[in-house]
Amino acid sequence: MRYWLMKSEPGDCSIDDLAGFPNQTVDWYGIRNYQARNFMRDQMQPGDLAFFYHSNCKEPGIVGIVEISCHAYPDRTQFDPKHKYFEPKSTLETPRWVNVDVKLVRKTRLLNLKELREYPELEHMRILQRGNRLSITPVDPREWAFINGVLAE
DNA sequence: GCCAACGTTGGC
DNA sequence: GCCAACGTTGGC
Repeated sequence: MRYWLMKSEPGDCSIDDLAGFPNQTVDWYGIRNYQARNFMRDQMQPGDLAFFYHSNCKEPGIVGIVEISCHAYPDRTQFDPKHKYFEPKSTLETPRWVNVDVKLVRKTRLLNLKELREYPELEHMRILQRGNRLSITPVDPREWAFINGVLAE
């Protein structure tokens, strides 16, 4: 079992949007970065847990916990010529992009980026490294436990 | 296979 | 809205 952090722009899909979806589940489509794709395709398993992180917004930070609810499968948006995530190089036989589905476990308080940076225990988190842009990153089990401890205070 | 140009991300 | 950092593209 692995732990992850997944970024979402709240303008696209916020934690409250997710909470209102049927079955509180959403397909994580639109990932167009090979590293992030490979994490989903090669490493994510149903039952893995992830922090849901609001990015590119007024108050970036962790806002909830989600569960990976299925194995990776082809991203439907890559086949739709009218979609902004259309991928002309993909065919049904050789899809380039995949996604998993995630299901809300619970909302948390906002644990914002500034606070995350204050804990020495988290200084090696991928999300906190200079120049980090990857929208899906692994989280070390110790970091996962530490953050859960902070959220439980 | 190099690398300049370009596009995107995301905090501020 | 700015801009540093990074990923991708494509000519050579």
